[in-house]
Amino acid sequence: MPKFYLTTAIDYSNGDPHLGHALEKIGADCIARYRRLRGDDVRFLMGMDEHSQSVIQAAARAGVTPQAWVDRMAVSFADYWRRLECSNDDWIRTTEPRHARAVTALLGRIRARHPDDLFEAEYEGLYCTGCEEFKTGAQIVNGHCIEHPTLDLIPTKERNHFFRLSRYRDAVLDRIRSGAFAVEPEIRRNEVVRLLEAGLQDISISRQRQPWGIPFPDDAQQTVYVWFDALINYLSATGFPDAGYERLWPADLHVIGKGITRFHCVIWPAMLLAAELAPPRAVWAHGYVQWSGAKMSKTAGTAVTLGEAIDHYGPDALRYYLLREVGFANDGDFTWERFDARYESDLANTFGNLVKRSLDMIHSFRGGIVPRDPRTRAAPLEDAARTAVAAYQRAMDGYELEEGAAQWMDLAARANRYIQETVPWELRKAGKETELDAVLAGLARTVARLAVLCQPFIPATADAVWTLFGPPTPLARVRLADLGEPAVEGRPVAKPPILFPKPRLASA
RNA sequence: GGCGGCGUAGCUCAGCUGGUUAGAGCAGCGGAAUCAUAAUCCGCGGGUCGUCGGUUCGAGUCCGACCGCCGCUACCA
Repeated sequence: MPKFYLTTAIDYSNGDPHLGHALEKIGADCIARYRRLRGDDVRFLMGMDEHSQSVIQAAARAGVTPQAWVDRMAVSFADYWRRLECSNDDWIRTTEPRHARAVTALLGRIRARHPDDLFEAEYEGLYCTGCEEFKTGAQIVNGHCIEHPTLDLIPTKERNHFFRLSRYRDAVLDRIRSGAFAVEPEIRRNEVVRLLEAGLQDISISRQRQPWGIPFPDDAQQTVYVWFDALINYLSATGFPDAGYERLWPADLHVIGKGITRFHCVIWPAMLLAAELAPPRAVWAHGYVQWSGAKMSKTAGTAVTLGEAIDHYGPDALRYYLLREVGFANDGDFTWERFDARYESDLANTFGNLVKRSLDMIHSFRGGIVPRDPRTRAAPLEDAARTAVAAYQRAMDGYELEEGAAQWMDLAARANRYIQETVPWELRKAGKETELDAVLAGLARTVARLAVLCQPFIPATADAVWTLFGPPTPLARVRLADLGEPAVEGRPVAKPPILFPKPRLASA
């Protein structure tokens, strides 16, 4: 059973999560669930980035200590992710001892293997406390960082520890070009390649007068720069430096936002190479959720809160909408109109209705027992299912979640067409019982398969549908390989509920 | 400033190395059906393929310029 270690970016602890955060976690969770369905031994990590200047400020505003503040934020974030059905196996916070230990160990290892990769030098520049970065050029507009126009840039000059990033340009570039390190989608890879081709400067990796951070080894005056610290979380969670971390490392996939590719695709692999550790195998940089075409960021304020979006139709519907409509590669729009449209046409009318009408017919025509299918006739639905599952797998293997969701939905639509073509109620009237058995059994198999295919996207609904069949195997233990012959024939099936009710009709 | 991407039916988008009447989904209109959440199924899309030129027997599909968005990047007063 191949292992699959995937991670999401860890979030800053300075405000409530919004739809953009949610897209990333849901997408990563979808991938994690899909890999489990494939039979991989999945390890899925999420967590919080808690060492930053903004934490001190936010804590001060709230009148609490930084630790109390990050504790509160961690609970808030984790609660949202639970509501959104994230199936992470671990939850790391950069204030945990296991993380500090790993950061210290990694720096020690770099110093041991490549002593001159770490050196001291003077740095001078304008520092943005929002980004935790020094800013230059077009990143500064009207004297403020373009990402954080409400914050003042701090002129800073200090002696810091540096990492000889420039030395690793060729090594990182080679790995990206050869595919050993996959940066996706392609547009992000091209950007990173061009960045590398342009050359790299060495980077400062420590800060003075920044007590809220991990002490820099052998230098009590300094703490580890928050970005350098944060990236290491992926390694900390493997148990590094204790023996056994190699069971998880290297990460198979880092899921991140497109805004932090430089850190994950350039600096992070270079850090690992300097320590003679394997770089990650892949990074997927998703796009942003926009609000009617405009940027929606935590600093700029959001047009819709995550809580509102979840409460509108429930977690499953939001997951589906974000992954299908907004998408996991490019930027996409969140609008209530599109959300409503997807909910009704896809979830309610196509999938929900298919489940209901199929199983209701099994109740009306066969007393709630899925008939045995003699398989004496051609079965167009079986062919459609085989094709759809193959296309679904191709898409999901490439992290094309929109396409995977589309394949699932297309199969449901095909099954609806099948019902119109075969007209089961006419078969009933005409007394063509054998044919009716074949149709109803085929529909039951298809519904069962659809429940499995949508599990990465809408896990709660998938489980509810799967459970209707009173199956011997819980959905969590079902594998894609079992889809050829779902064990539903001859089994009693429960009365199907209305899966995605329309509030519009209930209130009318 | 450099590099790159996008601009195709009301909406979201497919259209690979140029070649029959430019496609899908949603919405809308008409019809069928009644197992089902008035759900489903069938039929209906004449859109200057951002603009203007060019290459070609032939261009959303290649080249150039321009317009409008957007991304990455640059020690630009």
